[in-house]
Amino acid sequence: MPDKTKISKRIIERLSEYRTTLEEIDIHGNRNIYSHDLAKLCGVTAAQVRRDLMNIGFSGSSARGYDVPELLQNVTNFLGFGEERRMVLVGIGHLGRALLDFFVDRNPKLVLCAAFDVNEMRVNRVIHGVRCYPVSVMGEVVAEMQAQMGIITVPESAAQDVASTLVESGVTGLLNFAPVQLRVPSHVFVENLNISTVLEKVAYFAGQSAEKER
Amino acid sequence: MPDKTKISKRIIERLSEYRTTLEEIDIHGNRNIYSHDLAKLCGVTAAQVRRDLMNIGFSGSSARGYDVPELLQNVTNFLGFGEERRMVLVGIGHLGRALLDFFVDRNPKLVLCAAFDVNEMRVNRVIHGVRCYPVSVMGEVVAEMQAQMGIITVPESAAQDVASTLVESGVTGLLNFAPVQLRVPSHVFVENLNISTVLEKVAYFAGQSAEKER
DNA sequence: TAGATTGTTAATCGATTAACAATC
DNA sequence: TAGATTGTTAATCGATTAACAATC
Repeated sequence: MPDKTKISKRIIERLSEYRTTLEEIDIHGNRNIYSHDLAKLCGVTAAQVRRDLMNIGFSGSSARGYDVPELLQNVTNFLGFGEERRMVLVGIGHLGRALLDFFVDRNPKLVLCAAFDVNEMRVNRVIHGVRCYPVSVMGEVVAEMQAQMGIITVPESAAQDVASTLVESGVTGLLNFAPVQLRVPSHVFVENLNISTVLEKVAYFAGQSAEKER
Repeated sequence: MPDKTKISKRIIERLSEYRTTLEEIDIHGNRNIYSHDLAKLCGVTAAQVRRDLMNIGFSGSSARGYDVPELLQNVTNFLGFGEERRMVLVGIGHLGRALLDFFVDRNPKLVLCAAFDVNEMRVNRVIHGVRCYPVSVMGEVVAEMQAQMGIITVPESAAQDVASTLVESGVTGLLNFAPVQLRVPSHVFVENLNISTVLEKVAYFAGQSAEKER
């Protein structure tokens, strides 16, 4: 395990971008890539690419840059997509449904294996290939499927209960779309994605730009 | 304009969280709040709250902390929600529709005033109160409505064209869900939200936690 | 060789945290 | 007063960038 340099969230984000980009490059048949080319495609600097790859222990050559298939393999393994990862989605509203749709044909090692909702109308069927269950059976289904991650798209009021049940059933990573600060044990990783916050940020900086224009 | 301290993306994100939280607190009728209470509700430290509020030039009292309605007013103004901000959405797929739904009853000063799609089946109607147009008229509609922000939920291949048209029509802020690095003039603010990247990040750290558990 | 790129260290930058006098 | 909180500065921490010898 490469524990010398701390692997931050930011580095993982970039590695994920590299991976997606490298997949495309690989499909196009390009065998090699230079740090500055990969950097440009991912919106980062060449120095960052070199340092990140150094951090995961991958080396290139000063003559041909980095070997694309080899690097892709390395990054994929580093991110843990050598083996399948299972996740579940809770809350089959509009956003939940959009995410179910989104997963069709994405990273084949990230498997959305079940979805849950309180509303009886939305469950006991298959949406975009994913079986939907009532939340009442969530705990047992998650444990049985050994899902490691949960995506929470339920209303604010239900989010904490959902999170607690998921964690009890063995989930160690949560992607939370509800605007609440979830209380979870320290070993559980939580990423909050509050669309309102993101939009307000864009609104602020859009306003700043518009002001400067004048 | 408070230009002494640079206002970073991170500060704006926190201010947005404070604002949402303060709205709720205000509705509940609480008149005052201490930095550590607001901090806990927003998942940050008390020192950060104090420093952020100092940055926007707001003062509290050491006896009663911060005045809730006054602070709410100040943060709202600082973020530019004193006046209405108009935005448009391009790409009425599942994700686009989820966002259209999302906007019902959110921040009333962030107005989603139009949506666009190439698919004729999806346009010339009203979804969740938002009128949907064909992309062919996007430029003129955006300019006419003086929209400042654009949300891009079209496929990767179409994103750059959409972005260029929006920018030409006066948009200065973009929220981009497509996994491409958009090329825009430097005065335009772009926030990329790649759901795959976010999920792969959660997957990585979920895996790390699971490993530690053993 | 000449020129470009990598690997890696040192310097810079910015953000967070600690600390504490001033205030109520 | 005694105790808690604010406003603000200094210290710490971490991430990015600059720089350059080693390599091809």
